[in-house]
Amino acid sequence: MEGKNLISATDTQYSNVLLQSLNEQRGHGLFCDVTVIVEDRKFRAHRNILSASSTYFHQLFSVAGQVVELSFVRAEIFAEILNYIYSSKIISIRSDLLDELIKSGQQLGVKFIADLGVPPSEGKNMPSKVKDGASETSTSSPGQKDAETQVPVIRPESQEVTDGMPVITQSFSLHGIEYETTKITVSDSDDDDDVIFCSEIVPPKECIKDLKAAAQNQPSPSPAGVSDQKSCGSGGSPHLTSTTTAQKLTSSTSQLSPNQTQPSAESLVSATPQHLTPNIIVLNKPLLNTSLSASSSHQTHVTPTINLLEENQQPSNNGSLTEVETTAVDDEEVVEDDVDIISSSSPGSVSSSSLVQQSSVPKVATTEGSGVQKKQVVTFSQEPFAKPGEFKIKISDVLTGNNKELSSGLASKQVAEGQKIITLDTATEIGGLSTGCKVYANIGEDTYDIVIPVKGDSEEGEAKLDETPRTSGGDSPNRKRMKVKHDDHYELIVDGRVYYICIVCKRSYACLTSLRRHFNVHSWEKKYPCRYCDKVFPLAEYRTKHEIHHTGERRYQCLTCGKSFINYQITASHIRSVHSQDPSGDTKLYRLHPCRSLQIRQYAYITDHSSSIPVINEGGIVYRVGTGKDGTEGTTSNPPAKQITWDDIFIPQGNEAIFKQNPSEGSTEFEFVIPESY
DNA sequence: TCGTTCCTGCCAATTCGA
DNA sequence: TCGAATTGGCAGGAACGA
Repeated sequence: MEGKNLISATDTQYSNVLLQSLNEQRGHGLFCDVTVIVEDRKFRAHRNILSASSTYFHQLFSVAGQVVELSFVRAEIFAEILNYIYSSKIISIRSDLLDELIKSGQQLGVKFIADLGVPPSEGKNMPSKVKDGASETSTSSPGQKDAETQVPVIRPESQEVTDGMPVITQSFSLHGIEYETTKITVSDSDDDDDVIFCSEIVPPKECIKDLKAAAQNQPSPSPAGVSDQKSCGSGGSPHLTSTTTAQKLTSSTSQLSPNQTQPSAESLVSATPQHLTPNIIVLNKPLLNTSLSASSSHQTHVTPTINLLEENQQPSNNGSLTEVETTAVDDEEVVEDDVDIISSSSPGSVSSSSLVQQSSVPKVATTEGSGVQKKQVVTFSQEPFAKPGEFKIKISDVLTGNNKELSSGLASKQVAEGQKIITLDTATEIGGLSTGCKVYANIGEDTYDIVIPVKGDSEEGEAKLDETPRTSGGDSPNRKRMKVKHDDHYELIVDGRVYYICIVCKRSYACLTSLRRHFNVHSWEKKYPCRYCDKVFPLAEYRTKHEIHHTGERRYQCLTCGKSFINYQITASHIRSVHSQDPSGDTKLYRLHPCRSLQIRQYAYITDHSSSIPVINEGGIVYRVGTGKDGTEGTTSNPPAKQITWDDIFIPQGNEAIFKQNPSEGSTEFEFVIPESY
């Protein structure tokens, strides 16, 4: 029976080769499906890799879109973490950055990095040792299966290692030797237009304390009360403190890594008691919609919510599903719809921030009749055990059942277009909608119909994103303006009037153009740098108004006294205070002269700061002055090196424009430059 | 209080694509 | 060529900081 022997073979190098290959792909931007914005740097990566390595990303990507922004970590640190994720190595990081690295690793739920700060005494089963500085890998005993639970310790290279102090297991190794690290600043030159800023996931600061308390198993009353919610919701910005999320994510590290056993209770990252395991709840809390109040402590709500979720989770789920996933997975039909919606809206781009916020509200699905799904919402409101149905989302497939929505003509239209309609029974859920959703308010009693676009839907003139991957070679100076799909809003229709809601800060706009303009504040997809100093603005108008202060041009002239002012505000103030008149009245009390110094229209062009800058004096003579870095910014007092005329300035736009790679910050973003237009 | 910046509806000019 | 989309300016109020 020799031929029937079972033969097993293991490619021990496979994992390394695979990781290396992935890292190379990252370096070339191949198959990268997510952009992580940290400070002003963009990191392209693979969602699967990040989610597998980071509990934070694991949770985040279940709801987030193609672009996420991290505000709690510095780009330099994140680059190191990303390098580790793609190489399993931390290469010669500066000692002064170690603490920050560890902290960021904890926040991001990168276990290895997070565990770097755990004293060896707190780890269990740590028989390994490391040799000074340049670490080495010591193989744990063959029978030791929980090597992953061991805690690495980094010590100064100069420090002698004593027995039992540093711990290196087979699950990781520390290399003090110089390593040819590939600090990949992922090029976004080829996909800059592919980037869709779907969300800005910034956990609320007020949740930090709660999370830390939870992580430390300190059942102190949560300070996150109404005031906290105010801070969350005020300003309309659902910023969520990353620390919060990270802490919570960190606490669920083990659950997110099936191949990893639960670290020891003493482990810093795993310090969160198991009973809290708030990988769902605690994560969702910072993602909570700002419209929801979270006055009560987290723990108060953790337990019931977890129970509810567990009851409804599929056995196959690893328990790390976000509430959004849970919501979506509850019902096959609904799941399918949601998936379709998401994928169709923009491939790989879940209407993130809205969903993220939606995720803040854990939901429990219960099947209700055929074709209709009712989901109970468990919130963090003052009443953790809300009345059944108090926060209820009734999801119905209008094609198969519940035709209530058909009563709306608009809804009917959407139905005819193959769209799905979801009826919310509470306004608080509106904030958790996917982008592109249309919300019809005042339909029925206190209900809101949401029409979610499905495949092929192109509403409101939203241009479809060019899904074809573009290579960097596609960027040419003559490239056309790319039409992008904007997952930046959903629509609220009240009494027939459409309001466009920013998915990030929930601001409402009557004009979609206003929202588009506003959204750049979040995305910074376009930058408007001042041509006289280093300031950069998200809106062209901001820059223009700012530059007026450099040029000193006074365009507003009081018709009463003839005095000139640089802006409307000063002019109006002058008219009110000096002439005791209302500048906003029907009578025109001031005159606005044409702008002489900034008549060239530009579209989000980044200027070449290295070039000299013309400044126009009162007589219209233009001087070139320094960029301001040398202290000569924006004043005509600077001796003119060369006088040019208006004809020299007003170069016809078009062919002179070039794309220039921005060398700063390692960014490979190609920016539009008109070198000599100013 | 004042100056500056931010915000947003509205509008016109420009650009793009069918 | 024309309609749609994009872009930026303007008005006027609000917020913020010195």
